Amino acid sequence: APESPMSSSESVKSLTELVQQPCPAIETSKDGKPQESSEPPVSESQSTTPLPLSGHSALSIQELVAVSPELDTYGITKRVKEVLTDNNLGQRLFGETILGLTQGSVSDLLARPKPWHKLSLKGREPFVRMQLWLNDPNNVEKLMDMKRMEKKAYMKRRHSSVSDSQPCEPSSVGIDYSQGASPQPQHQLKKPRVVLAPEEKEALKRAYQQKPYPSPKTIEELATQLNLKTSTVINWFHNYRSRIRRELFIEEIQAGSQSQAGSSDSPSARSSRAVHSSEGDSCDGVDTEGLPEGKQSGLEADEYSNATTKSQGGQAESAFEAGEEVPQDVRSSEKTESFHLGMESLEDTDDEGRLKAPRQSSPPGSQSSGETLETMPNSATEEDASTSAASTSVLTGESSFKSKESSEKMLSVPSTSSTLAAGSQKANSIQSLFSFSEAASSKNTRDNTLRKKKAANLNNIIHRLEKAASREEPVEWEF
DNA sequence: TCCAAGTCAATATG
DNA sequence: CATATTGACTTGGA
Repeated sequence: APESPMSSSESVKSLTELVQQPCPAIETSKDGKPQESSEPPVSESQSTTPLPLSGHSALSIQELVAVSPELDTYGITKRVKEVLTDNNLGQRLFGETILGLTQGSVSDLLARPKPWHKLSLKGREPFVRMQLWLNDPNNVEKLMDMKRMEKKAYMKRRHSSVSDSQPCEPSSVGIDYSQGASPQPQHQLKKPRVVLAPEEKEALKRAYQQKPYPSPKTIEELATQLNLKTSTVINWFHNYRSRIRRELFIEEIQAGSQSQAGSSDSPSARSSRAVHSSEGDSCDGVDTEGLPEGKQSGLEADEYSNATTKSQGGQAESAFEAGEEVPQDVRSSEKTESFHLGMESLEDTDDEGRLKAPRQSSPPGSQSSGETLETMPNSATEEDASTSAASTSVLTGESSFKSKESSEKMLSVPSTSSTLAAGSQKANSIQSLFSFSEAASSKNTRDNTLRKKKAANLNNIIHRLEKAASREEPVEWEF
């Protein structure tokens, strides 16, 4: 029943020429090598079905997705954002009308599009819809109409309620699917919506650093120590892992594309602000601000980081603290092109002992603080619960209460990021060779945080590899 | 069962 | 108001 009722109607018409990206690009190309993006495959595939489908919509979006060529998700979202802002159209309207998604989902999608090759069939759907919408000459007009209609309805509604009675709920319009459903009256069982306190998040992040894939036992411990439901802890790990992965994708994309070329971009400079650190991180105030176009992709201080783990059978040790070390160990063996590229940033590195000293210089604050330790005493890596856990819990010190005051500014790595030098590299060529891109950001980025993220990602990879160790099937890893 | 990917929807922010 | 964040749920795969 979760259907998105309406969606089908509109998309129907514009099925016409499928997606093809007009957006050539930004590119700049230094070495003029035009090759690239065009999709090679086109060649044969005889049937490939009639993309150009004729009027009728027989093709469902899913079918279109199936035959769609690779799309530049970043470029698409960029253009969609421009069009929407230029015409004062909101994401809610756009999402509900064109994509069949809620505002929050649209926001997320537009701000952090995953690269095409990393999307599942389902995940590509919204992008195909967006491309279709962009290709539709009347796209803006249609949305504007919708907007007007909505407003009208709103006004009407308001009117009646004010001067009349009839507080009738807007209820979902029309759509039939009624489904009995519960009127949902008075059960105030609304479920409050858990909101994790900053300290709790910090604790979970620390736990993640040590073990991205905690065992059920560890999860239980965490839940107990933090006084959270087990399911909350589980969900948190799922969400965190998944969101970290996403951050990495974003950086790949951004680093890869984007170059300056002022060109006509709309004024909106905003979109690129990438992710800022999450809450508490503290220090860092430093910023690499740099040139306007510099494109700072830095999200500073993010705490996403690695963990050296080895889960499974053994044990690993790790426990590094604030500092964070990148597990270099993995290097080794073989690498395919992409793999190599991926690692590159980690290893090249040079700066091994990069400072971890707070990059002060910043203004006020001066949180010098003493330092936080964050070693987690227990964490025996493996099982055994060690009842001792009680002692220093994950929450630094305190017992497991949700008190608020604490607040220590957690370590957090100083950003120290250096702006990426300009350099518009052209990693694309490689990218196009393989379906996946990976290279991108590595380039001259020595950015510390980036490294951390990469490390985190590697750990995920490692985890998967180990897990899959049993079967072999060489190729196919896609990092 | 676990996990990842997509989303939703409540809440935060601006 | 609009947009951003995020815990939880849903799907689909092993």
